[in-house]
Amino acid sequence: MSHASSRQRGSKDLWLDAAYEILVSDGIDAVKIMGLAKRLNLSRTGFYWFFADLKELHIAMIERWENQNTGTLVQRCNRPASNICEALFNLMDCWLDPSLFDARLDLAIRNWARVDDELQIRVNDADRIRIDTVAQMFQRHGFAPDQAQVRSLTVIYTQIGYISMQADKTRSDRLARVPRYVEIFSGSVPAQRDVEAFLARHTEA
Amino acid sequence: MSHASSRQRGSKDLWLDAAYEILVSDGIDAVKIMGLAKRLNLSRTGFYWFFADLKELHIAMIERWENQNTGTLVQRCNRPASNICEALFNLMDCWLDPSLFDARLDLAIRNWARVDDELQIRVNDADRIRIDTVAQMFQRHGFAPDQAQVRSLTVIYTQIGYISMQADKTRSDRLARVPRYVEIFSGSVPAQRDVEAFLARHTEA
DNA sequence: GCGGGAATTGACATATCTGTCAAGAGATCT
DNA sequence: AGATCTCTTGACAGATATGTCAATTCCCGC
Repeated sequence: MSHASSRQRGSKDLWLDAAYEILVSDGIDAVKIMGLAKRLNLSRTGFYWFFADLKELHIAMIERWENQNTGTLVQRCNRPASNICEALFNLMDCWLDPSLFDARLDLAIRNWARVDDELQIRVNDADRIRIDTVAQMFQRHGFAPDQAQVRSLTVIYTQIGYISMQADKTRSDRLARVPRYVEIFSGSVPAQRDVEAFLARHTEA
Repeated sequence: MSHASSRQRGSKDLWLDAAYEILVSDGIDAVKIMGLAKRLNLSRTGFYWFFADLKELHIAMIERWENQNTGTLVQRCNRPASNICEALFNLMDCWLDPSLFDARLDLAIRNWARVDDELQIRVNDADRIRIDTVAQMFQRHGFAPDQAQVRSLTVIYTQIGYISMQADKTRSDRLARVPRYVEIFSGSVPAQRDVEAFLARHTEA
């Protein structure tokens, strides 16, 4: 167990955290032991005390992502909701709360997967799960299977597209737009009550 | 002018084409002079006859992208159409015809831009143009400005999301789904006539 | 205070990639 | 045939990266 005694300066998590920061901001090709060491003010070779090699660091990073983003998304979709718009608002929480869904990490992992076949398989699995989960949500609210499928794709693709374009409006702009998205995704105007509930839970300072 | 005499084996375009292939399949970090030379069966240093350095190759690649994808998309949006669904079908042609819009290149450029600030600015400019163009298209067909804006975002984000997820259904699956997307984007069921026109122009062998 | 395990380090070996340069090969014109 | 322009090449230098290893430091229990 790492009881982080004052003596030790490095640790597995320290290297891992630094690796994540670089992955998210500069992509996997920028995750280099040399750079991490410089950033942590540690000697480069100390890395090998905690990891066998770069590959082992990569594996640790992938596992951390897997045990995070998709899980939360599925959870959100399975929350009880009395209509499709309310259900969509529940899902949209992920767009606004980084603790629910780390969008930048998701994007970085996707970009990485494009050049790593093994990882691509895992990403595809995650995508299948996400798409099916959202489609089932539409079906529970009365959409026919093929309708539910395309609407699910629209929701998921829009999210990925949004992340990857990062038009970076202010948080309030983004928030204000969510009800419009819900209207497009569901094909019906959300009830005032549901809109208010959504806005309320994202306005608490 | 390069009149490609039989003697010369290399050429600017030869290196550039190879660079594109690598960019699209493995990302910008894989575009290395050494690798290109090996692939072309040329000596690595011959590269420097055509380009001053790697940076110059990068600039040439970016210019080629700029003079291509966004232009076509804008053109498609400005085609005459008698209703929003028909207009959307015109735009959707880009999704199915690689000669109109090179989706994989677009994605590769976007990933590259994440680690190249100068390029990111140019990508942002292109995105702004695309979003505005699509929004104006919605407005021409009677949508209020804010409605048009969110619907445009949905269309653009969905496209980017689709590209970047590459769920890689068969072409016919993709084709069959387009009318559903149009229904979601427009909020109304497309006329049978418009659906048929769209399917017809993508079915000629 | 001292022995031993945990963590850190610098020196070394090796690989990959960029860029420079002078020499060389080939077609073409005179 | 010889000059010349175009393209190609191998040798060299230098930067950056990974990974190994033996030596060292530092704390903790004894």
